Amino acid sequence: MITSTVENYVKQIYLQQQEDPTSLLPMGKLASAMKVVPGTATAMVKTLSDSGLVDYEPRGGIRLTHGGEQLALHVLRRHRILELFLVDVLGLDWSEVHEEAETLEHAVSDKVLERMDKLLNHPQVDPHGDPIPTAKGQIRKVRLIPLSEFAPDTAAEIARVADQDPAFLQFAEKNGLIPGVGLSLLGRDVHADSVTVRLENDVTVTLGGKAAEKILVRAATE
Amino acid sequence: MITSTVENYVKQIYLQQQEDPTSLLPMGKLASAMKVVPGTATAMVKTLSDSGLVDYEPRGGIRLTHGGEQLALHVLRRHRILELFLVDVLGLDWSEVHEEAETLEHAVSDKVLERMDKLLNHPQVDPHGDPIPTAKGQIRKVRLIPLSEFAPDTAAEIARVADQDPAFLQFAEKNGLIPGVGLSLLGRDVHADSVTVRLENDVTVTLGGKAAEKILVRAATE
DNA sequence: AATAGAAGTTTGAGGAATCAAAGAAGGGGG
DNA sequence: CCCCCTTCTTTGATTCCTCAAACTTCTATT
Ligand SMILES: [Mn+2]
Ligand SMILES: [Mn+2]
Ligand SMILES: [Mn+2]
Ligand SMILES: [Mn+2]
Repeated sequence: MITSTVENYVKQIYLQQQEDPTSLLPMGKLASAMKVVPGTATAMVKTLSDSGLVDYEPRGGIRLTHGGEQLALHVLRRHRILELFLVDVLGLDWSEVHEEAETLEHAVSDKVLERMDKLLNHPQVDPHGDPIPTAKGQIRKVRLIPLSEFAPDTAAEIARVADQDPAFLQFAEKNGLIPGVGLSLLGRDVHADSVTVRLENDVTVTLGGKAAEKILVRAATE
Repeated sequence: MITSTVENYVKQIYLQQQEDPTSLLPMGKLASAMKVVPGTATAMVKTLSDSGLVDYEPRGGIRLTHGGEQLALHVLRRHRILELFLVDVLGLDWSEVHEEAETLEHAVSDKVLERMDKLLNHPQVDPHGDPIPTAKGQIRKVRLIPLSEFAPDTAAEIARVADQDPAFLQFAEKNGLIPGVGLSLLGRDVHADSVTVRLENDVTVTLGGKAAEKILVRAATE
């Protein structure tokens, strides 16, 4: 049986793998992402391997099989549709839906999920701008540029806010840093580790490098 | 921690207790309702007793404490609001929502639940006519009369369909036996174990005693 | 009263997920 | 080239929920 623990591990392996798609994911990375001790991760990975969801090289690392990746994308689809549903239909704040979706993603049936998808008009992205995999396990991988690496004097639009921490999301919202908002980069100060942008409503915001990395933009499409 | 297993047991104890509120609920009844062997029920009831959710008399039976009853009502509220939400907002059929709600009732937070409640305009009953407990644990106990005991030649209205079996619910729907529908009793045949009713759309339906027991009516309020 | 049967309890065991702590591997720095 | 430190694996235990099967208690019926 696919327990919700298995779903959580597989989803996390997928997300961690995205960070560095070329090499095997080390045990330690997985263990800390899952907030378990390394021994627990080793034990769990063995059962995932027995179920054919990951390829496991002892002392080398792990990688999702095709089946594992399909499962991960399915869980991710549930998670992201739920987040959007909670925001758009039930009116929750975008800063609090991640936690809710973390539980609900294991409880909604496909039938319910597809009803939500329909009601939301088959959305492409969740409230944070993360792409929603299709029911068939397709995911659109768009190349986005972190604000920290963005070229000055170019019109751009916020596409994604890559952090689920409610406190950061509340900060972002308060400062108008939400997907769909247009902006242009005013300047960058390497020594100060900062970037300054002007939003479409003419408000100016300065962010440190850490924060600027989490705001992903795309060249404005006008 | 209150696991979903505990929630399911407590809810089931509450429902079984309603069938015969005067006496203690015997272990065997609980075990078969939960579809576990008697030993499992005994073990679980001990932990419920340790948590202060039930009073347990070995070899006598069990009864919910006040705390246990509050928990049961809370779970029941989640279950029934979810059922209504699934029917009214997502458009699922009333015959299939019980199963869905059985899982979701353990996954939705109070915050999400109260948003659903608001969106549904603080409903009093679920799609099957079962009363929805309030957030404070109040439940309206209405005296309803099973069709099998109803007096002839009186106008009445279907208030509840007391069965969750999808097949029965589909049958009921097909025959117009759903909450809110008016009817009058045409006749009863004790030897045939049957009752015949005329619905408000002038269709006539004959039910055996078993089925007639599940259709609960109230005197028409005109 | 004696006892057969039903109902309930106990015991022993197993699967899932976890942790603590001990042990093994192996890749640099000396 | 070796040993040391980090990373990983193994082992032994625990909690939760479950079953099978043996055992106990109580009731009812002769
Ligand atoms: Mn999320
Ligand atoms: Mn989750
Ligand atoms: Mn139900
Ligand atoms: Mn349930």
